[in-house]
Amino acid sequence: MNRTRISETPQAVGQKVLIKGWAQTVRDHGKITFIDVRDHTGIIQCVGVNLTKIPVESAVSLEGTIVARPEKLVNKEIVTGTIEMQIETATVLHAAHEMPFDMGQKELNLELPTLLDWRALTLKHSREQAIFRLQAAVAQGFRESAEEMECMEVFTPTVAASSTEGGAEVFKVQYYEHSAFLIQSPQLYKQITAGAFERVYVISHVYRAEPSVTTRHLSEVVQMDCEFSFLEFPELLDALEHVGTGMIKYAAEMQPDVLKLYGIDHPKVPTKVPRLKLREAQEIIKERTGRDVTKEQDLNPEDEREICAWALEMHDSDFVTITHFPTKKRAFYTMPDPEDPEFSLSFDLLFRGIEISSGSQRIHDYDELVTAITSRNMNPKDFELYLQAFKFGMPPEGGFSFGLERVTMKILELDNVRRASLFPRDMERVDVRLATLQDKA
RNA sequence: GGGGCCGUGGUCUAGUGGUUUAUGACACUUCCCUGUCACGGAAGAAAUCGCCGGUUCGAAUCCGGUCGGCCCCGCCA
Repeated sequence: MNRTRISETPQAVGQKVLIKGWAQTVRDHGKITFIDVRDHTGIIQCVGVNLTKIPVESAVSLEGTIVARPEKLVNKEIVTGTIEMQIETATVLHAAHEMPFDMGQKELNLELPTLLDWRALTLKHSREQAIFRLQAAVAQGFRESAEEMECMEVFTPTVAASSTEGGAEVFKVQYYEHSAFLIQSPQLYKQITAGAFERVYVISHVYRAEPSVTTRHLSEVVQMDCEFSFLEFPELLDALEHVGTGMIKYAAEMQPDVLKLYGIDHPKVPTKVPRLKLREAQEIIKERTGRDVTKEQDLNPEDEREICAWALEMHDSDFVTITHFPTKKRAFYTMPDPEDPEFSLSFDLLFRGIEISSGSQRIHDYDELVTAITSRNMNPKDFELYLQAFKFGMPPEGGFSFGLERVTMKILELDNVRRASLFPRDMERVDVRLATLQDKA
């Protein structure tokens, strides 16, 4: 018999079907037993008489007849609540071991280390799964939006011969007889490919060895990048806002049930995302709070929350774009503003109080780029392949990137970015807590 | 890198102005239950209160150290 998806069972009333899935909860009433069976499409209640014991979360295969429930037994909480399966044959494909904690609750009430120590199990919980269904939709939304902007997907390496952008801390790896580094960003490769394919996007893993232990930092993240040739600064901001809002809007529209489960309102996407220069944003913060941040080189997390509150009040927008950060605070390839070189043609996109994207117009002149590299005490020799791109007709170009986990975290208002990563890596954990390992380096 | 806080059965917790049989819930085991849907009822097992040392007649509780964890700032996605 062909397997029927659980989402299809309401259309199969009166029919004998085969379903496969996991026994999410088992309610044993003596002779009669109710099993809520979950597959990747949904949940259905199955009823059996004199069943052998089925441990919770066991993989099961059930044959039986789909029947309509009497009016008073309908469960309005679940999609399949008007029907149920009367079990004729129950087969346990794999009996689950005893749960280390209660998996049957609506929410897993676990501390973060416990949640991650038991990741293979906790990922089976519907509320955890919802996070990653949304995340998949965010990535898909990014692809759709980038392709609307005529970008082509490219696949770039994560091992590089030199540390890509200098300054920040990188992971060093042994590479045959040499040292190599895990990339902090696909930046240099996407610029090279943008010089060839004109418009590109990349979804890449990136690695940061910074000793940051916060609720929004990971050592390995998925970064989603775009890079555009022949775009000037204002068009670049248009592209940023198109992709940034389009991606989040897409995810929200594709996964409304996830937003509902987490009690999250749909994102407010304005027709025009408000744009402020850093100094303008700082003036607004000063007016609103009295805190004088107008001399600061960047917005701190409190400032980001404040300027987002302003955007929501004044523009009914969950998004705000901040531009013109100080040149010396940005990466070497960032183009200084010709009208005021102290500041750069750089930008951040903020969403609900947090930075979800950074980018800039790039320096596309070879000599200027070499000067920028040397002025930061880096060696142009380490950028040989990259610089090659700027010798052969590199047009004005720029781009931006998003952190997938951080976007996911912020859409669902999760309290820690680790919850938005299937297998988070940080200073203390790679799958298991590093402190539990014997081979301390 | 700087600062703040927390470690109690498998899990999540109460108790931290010194005297308890160390609280409760869920999970687990046994029994009862043919309409539950986070099923219900009865009973049971399960914690030397992270570890080491100190103060005291007496420490889960106070002090010191140590290990583990969480949060904030810096930096960033």
